[in-house]
Amino acid sequence: METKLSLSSIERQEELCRFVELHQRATVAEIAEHFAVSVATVRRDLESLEERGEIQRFHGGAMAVRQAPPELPALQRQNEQPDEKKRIGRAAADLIKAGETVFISSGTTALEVARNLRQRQNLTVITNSFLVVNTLAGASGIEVVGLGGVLRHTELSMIGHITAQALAEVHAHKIIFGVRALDIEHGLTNDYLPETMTDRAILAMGGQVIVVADYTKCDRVSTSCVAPITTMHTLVTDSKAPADFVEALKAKGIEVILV
Amino acid sequence: METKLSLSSIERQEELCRFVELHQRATVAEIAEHFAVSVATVRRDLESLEERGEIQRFHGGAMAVRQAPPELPALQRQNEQPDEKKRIGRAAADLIKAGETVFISSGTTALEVARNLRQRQNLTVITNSFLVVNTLAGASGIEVVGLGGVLRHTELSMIGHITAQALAEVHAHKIIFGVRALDIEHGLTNDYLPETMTDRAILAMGGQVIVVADYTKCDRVSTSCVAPITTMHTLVTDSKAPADFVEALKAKGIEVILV
DNA sequence: TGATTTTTGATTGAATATGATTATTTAATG
DNA sequence: CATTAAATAATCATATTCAATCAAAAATCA
Repeated sequence: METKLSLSSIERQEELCRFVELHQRATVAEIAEHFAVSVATVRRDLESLEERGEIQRFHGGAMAVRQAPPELPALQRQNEQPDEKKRIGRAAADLIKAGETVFISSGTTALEVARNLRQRQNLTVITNSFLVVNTLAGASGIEVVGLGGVLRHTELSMIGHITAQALAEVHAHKIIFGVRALDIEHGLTNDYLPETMTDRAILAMGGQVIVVADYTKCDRVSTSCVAPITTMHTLVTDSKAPADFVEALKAKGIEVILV
Repeated sequence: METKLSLSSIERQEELCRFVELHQRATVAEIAEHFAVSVATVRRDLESLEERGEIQRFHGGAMAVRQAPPELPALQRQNEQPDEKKRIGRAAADLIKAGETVFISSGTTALEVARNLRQRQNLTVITNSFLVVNTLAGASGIEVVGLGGVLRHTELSMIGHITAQALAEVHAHKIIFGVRALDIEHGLTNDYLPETMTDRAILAMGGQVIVVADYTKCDRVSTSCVAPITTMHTLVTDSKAPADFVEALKAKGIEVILV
């Protein structure tokens, strides 16, 4: 989380705005050090940001003009393997046809699928992830059904018995499911125990189970067992996934899409 | 995934657009190397892509355009009577004590109440408004229970039978309820018929009903009747509310808080 | 094939971004 | 209120990057 190399001025100004909002206030020197630029550049950036009303300058630095959106772990993870996630998201979205109902679970890779559905028409999306709702809010061609439940603050997902109950009311043709780890023997695993029952209820909904997971999740095991590996009908992953792992899945009749 | 041989200019521009979207940002040099063309060609491509609004250029390269989410009507209304709404929001939030469970409905005034609860501890907030969830996401002292349902895109609220069903599972000490209009004779009215059943289910949940509404909503009638005026136990409004209207409410035993 | 248009790559003056330098302004302290 | 230290704005120098121009190559068409 240190100095990022060679951002364009536009990018730097956006980051700078977020930096100030996150810290509420920051001195010119702090900003200059963080972005590894001169104080002159920082002042120029602050000037234009103030003109646009994005920040409030004071002698020696700047302060936020609005409250910082909290830096959620789920959004931080968005920056891990971003290319793989984007490719996986696009490929998984291509599996979804007009007129279908699709469930999208929480997790950053599943969120990437939702991003790729925004422009689509005649779709129903069911989700327990508020980030997915956020992404699809305003997507007029998509009917969005949110599941209720207790908000898990770190992931912005809904879990608990209210969620499970709401799941009984709906059905999806396809289930886009993000997991923390995938293993032939231990199946699909996640890292948060209270979510397990909700995850199982999702998978019990019926429909084609499409798991989205980048290569870092393949051949790994996490803490909480959600379902056996054969619950999954299709896996969308990237080409860095271990070849023998992919072969083992195919041997079990699971479709694997490499992107 | 390296240099592709002899793409036509149209093909290359499409690929280039995808390349930038995938990486979010790319320098001219990177693009030139990837497509094995000169930087001059890359710049020409970037120029036409920017004209079509497909990408965002900056000095040295280009980045993906992040489409700003369309300004939702609910967020536009945020700017109407902002001072009154803020005062009402603060006053209504003061009615809520630690340890309580409070329901917050959709609507911009109710959202303002949620804003004032962010720093509080030991509270449970139930809501069918996605904006409220957004506001309270990351508020670690608050347990947030979201109701599921079909997303109403314009208001970002959850409505429908899933919502009503989830409501049966919960109870709140206090209900912060935003309405479109208030009238002695016609009671609480809203402007969107499909939401009526959900609104009634919310009010049927029990607990103290606290209506938040600025002066522009008092002594007015909207299209869809939600409940009689006496359903409301407390009204938080501002001092511009018609005096005779306030008196009439008090005569009916309704507590009125003017801010 | 030959003529014409399109596309590409190189060259060069213009524009932009950044950092250093130096007055000027601001805020803090006695 | 005066002094002083620090921060700012203005100016300049420099290094990239960009856009305009032009010639060569490629594609298109008669």
